[in-house]
Amino acid sequence: MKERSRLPDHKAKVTLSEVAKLADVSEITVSRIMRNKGPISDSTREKVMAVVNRLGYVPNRIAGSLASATSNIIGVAIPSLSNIVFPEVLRGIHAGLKGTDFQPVVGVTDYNINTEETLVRSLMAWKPAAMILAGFDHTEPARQILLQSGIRVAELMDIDPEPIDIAVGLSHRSAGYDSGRHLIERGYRRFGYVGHNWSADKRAKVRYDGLCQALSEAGLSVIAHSIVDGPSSTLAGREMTANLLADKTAVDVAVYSNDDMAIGGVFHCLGAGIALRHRLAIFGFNGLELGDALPMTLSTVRSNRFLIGKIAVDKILDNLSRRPERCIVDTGYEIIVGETA
Amino acid sequence: MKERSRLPDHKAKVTLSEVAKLADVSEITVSRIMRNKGPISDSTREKVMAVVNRLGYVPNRIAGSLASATSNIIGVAIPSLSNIVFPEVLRGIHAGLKGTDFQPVVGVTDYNINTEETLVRSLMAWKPAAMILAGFDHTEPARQILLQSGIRVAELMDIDPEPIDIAVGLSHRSAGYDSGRHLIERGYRRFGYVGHNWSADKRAKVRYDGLCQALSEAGLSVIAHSIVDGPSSTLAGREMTANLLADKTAVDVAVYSNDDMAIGGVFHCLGAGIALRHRLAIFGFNGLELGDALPMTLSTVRSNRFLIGKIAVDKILDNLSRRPERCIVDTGYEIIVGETA
DNA sequence: GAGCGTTATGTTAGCGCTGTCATTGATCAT
DNA sequence: ATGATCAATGACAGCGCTAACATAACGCTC
Repeated sequence: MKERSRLPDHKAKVTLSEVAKLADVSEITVSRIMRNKGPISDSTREKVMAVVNRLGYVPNRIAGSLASATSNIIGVAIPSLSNIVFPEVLRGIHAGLKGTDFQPVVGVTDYNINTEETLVRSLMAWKPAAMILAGFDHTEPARQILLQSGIRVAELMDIDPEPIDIAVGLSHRSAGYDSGRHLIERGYRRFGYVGHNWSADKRAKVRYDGLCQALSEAGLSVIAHSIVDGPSSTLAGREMTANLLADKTAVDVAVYSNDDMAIGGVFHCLGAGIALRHRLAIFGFNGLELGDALPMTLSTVRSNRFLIGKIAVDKILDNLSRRPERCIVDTGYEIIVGETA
Repeated sequence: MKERSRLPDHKAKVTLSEVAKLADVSEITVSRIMRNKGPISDSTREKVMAVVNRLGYVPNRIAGSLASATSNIIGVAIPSLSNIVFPEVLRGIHAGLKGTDFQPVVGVTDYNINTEETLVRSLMAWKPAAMILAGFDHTEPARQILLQSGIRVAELMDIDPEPIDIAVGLSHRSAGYDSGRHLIERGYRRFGYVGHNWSADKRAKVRYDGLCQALSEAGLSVIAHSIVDGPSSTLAGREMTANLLADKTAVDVAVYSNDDMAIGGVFHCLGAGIALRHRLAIFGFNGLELGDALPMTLSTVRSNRFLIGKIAVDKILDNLSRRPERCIVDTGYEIIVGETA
């Protein structure tokens, strides 16, 4: 007769102590074997592993984390999964974590800093080993929680604002500026801008500001705008391009808020028989793989999203405990000279 | 003088008992307040919450989960983040989980069932409330672990094989078959196939088999193949299309392993001045948003990835404990009549 | 063969929380 | 009054594991 457990034992879960009993060793020995820690004789290891395999024992990391006060979780908060950019950052994070036994726990903020705050609280409740956030825009409570957590916090995509701890990304201001310089050098003078809603995507705004600065320094300005009230998408890019060209102001180049929009522009021109570059040049941002597969390769700026995720993880693993000094990594960008501008 | 903790107290972490002490109530009362459980007077709640906010107390879910033997984690294993299809499934999962306090923990298998087994073990170690896997191809140990876990297990994307517990997806065989029927009805007779490596993507193979069956029933067959040795991509689709057309066997329609490849085909034709549909019809699979934004909308099959993730979560939340009978949900598919076929 | 470093194992005491089972006053019908 | 019910709170014993500190058992050296 077994004594009653206080919990309904679904499947008579296998615990460390059960393994220990059957293998006739102490619990800590089993624990050490499971974690490859400390000296264990081959005979003991084999004896224990036999029992482990027979029972199908899976260590309970919840108990382990509680006991050791360390978890192998890395909290990740990204604004969206719809925008291909963030899955690519996630890929970098996964790649960086590969081979370690850290496990990313991903939440989505929907570009809302209050949602982000809730998410941060709920991720912090798992006592993660580190946190990764896309963006620098947080509620004050969220910032406080992160600041006081003592764990490493990486903020991605950007390096212009002041980070909590680690920043990995590129200067969007500078990317916008250089795009402008580049296009001016290539002879374009009449600039149009095709964009999406800046309120959710502050970085697009910063790139725009950089662009304007470059133009202004050359005595130019953006003479026509077509901005969709909503998130970026290829379809929106198509429509906004049609919009821009319908305007009486003739432009010779359109700078887009990102590649999704720019690719929509390419599609519009392709569909409407507008000569790309000669009649309208198109310039994007991100350097999506798709831009390279287009009938005319897209002129754009590569933003190294994968690398951003990867380096963030590298920096975190580099030193799991928070350093006093902040750390900023510039992953740079690269102007891709394609066939559309 | 404080007694030494056995752990280096980074930031003098705030615990339940500390809050309880300062609020002058018992620990369990604080616990109940944090979880909105049991009757609590307003005065006590206010008193405690004041302390909670002052100290910035964040409950430790690791301890909570251990004590209650329940976690709010949902383990998710997907093959890849590069293929846009899986982020979309993830979106559905996140959408379904929104408003609950379940937290998805996502791992990537790289289309490798051994990696998946490792991942399953490491996810199971967190005693998740449920598991979601993309695909039905598992190692025997992984299957055993999942089977015996007693938790709900959802296998996504497909409904042809026998699931462990829940299956959500569509019949790829039938989708392939119907694509074939549809194209035959539209008058195409000389079928080509442009695909990618089947060993990682079994479902593409099953669709192909379905297609062949439809053709065979009509006395037809696929008369030319162009298959890239690697994963699907738009660029590969372009190249393989060029390849197919270089072949002396003239085809009037090309069926693609998926939309990524098909869009590459569209780009090739657009670039090479090949009349879409008249000279070569193109038919994809997935119904990516991008297909709708192309200069000529892509003819394809919508596979409802978002819905698959969403419904999987709904089914799981419907009843968190494993039912004796298996459950199969057909999310269906829909032939999209575009301009390319 | 006493002394010493190693290697292999065990004992003890929690980690921070929650389930279970009291306990205490109020409220209420009889 | 008088038990019966209920709302509000608390005491206590773990959940399954691991850090820290023993302890034992084995060579070694000189």
